[in-house]
Amino acid sequence: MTKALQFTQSIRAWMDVFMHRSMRGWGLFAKSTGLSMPQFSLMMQLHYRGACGMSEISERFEVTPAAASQLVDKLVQNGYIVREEDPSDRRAKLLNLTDKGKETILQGIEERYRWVDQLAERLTDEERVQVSKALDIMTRAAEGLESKPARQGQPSIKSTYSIHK
Amino acid sequence: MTKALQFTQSIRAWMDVFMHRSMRGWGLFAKSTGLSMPQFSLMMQLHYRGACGMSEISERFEVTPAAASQLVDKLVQNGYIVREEDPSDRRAKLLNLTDKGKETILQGIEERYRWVDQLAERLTDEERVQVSKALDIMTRAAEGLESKPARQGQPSIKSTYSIHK
DNA sequence: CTTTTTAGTTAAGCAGACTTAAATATATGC
DNA sequence: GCATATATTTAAGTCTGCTTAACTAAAAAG
Repeated sequence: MTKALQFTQSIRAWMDVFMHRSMRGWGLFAKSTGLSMPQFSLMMQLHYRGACGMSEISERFEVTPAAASQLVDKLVQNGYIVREEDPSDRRAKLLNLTDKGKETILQGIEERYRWVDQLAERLTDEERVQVSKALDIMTRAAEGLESKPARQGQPSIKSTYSIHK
Repeated sequence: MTKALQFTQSIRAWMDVFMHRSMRGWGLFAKSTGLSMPQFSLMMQLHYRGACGMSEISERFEVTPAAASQLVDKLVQNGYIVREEDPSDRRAKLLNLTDKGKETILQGIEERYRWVDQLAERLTDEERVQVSKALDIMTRAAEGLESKPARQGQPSIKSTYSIHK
């Protein structure tokens, strides 16, 4: 029981530090590009999950199709994404990152990683190995958590980085 | 060098999973309470750093005093915080969480922790010990990173959870 | 005391992210 | 083929968060 408590405290301490930092980093980056959070999130989606249609965006972000369309519109106007016609369904559009868009989000991702890279530099080789193993354990456990409930027919969760109220 | 790479990959994988989850959790919670992100962040500040005046809020969040005042206003109207007069300076106000406010953010924090608690349940005792140690290493290293640059007279960073563009 | 800072508020106005409602174009079902 | 359903856009209007500018009140400086 003490071990469980110890674990809880360790992870909470880490979460506090980590969230604090990465939120700040992210915010600063978004600010520097002039992108809003929803805009950035939308681009992240396209990056991680590939091209998709409007309706998929509106479902994932849990907003109306109208909202999705408008959000996309701004990104298109600013040259971050393109709205192409879906060859298999001429009603639908296929959203894709432009080169500018790709570059921007890659930069954003780098930004988010930069801090932990600095952090890595402050560890000894031995510590790095230890931490690395531990994180792999956590990542595996997390992936298990994600997939488990889905199998039991519970409603699966759709949105990804949807933080916008 | 391979060890460094291994570490980098482990932490990046973890970050992706972790950010994904905790952002979602946070967003859902904020939605359920009806609080916006800046409002929630402001309350987090009061929780973690205690009562403070308007000017401090406006500095930490990097917004004008007017914006801070208006933000606070809504929270006061909704009964989350109180604006008391500072006895030592009658121009200044002291912002404090109400019981309702305290309860709400404690719930929010719990929400954020819930997922990792579930995660902990999926680990063996041995794994928990291992992870716990690793996270402590990281937390210490992170704290070192925070304080180091300050000593060298570089501009210190003020804002905490300021994500709002 | 009077002047000047400092702390905070109020008002007017803008932009972003939503919403609903109505419109358009294409697929699909019978 | 025609009615209906689907994918998306446009328009109008709301709410939030922010900004600047003007204002009040109290503290500090002289």
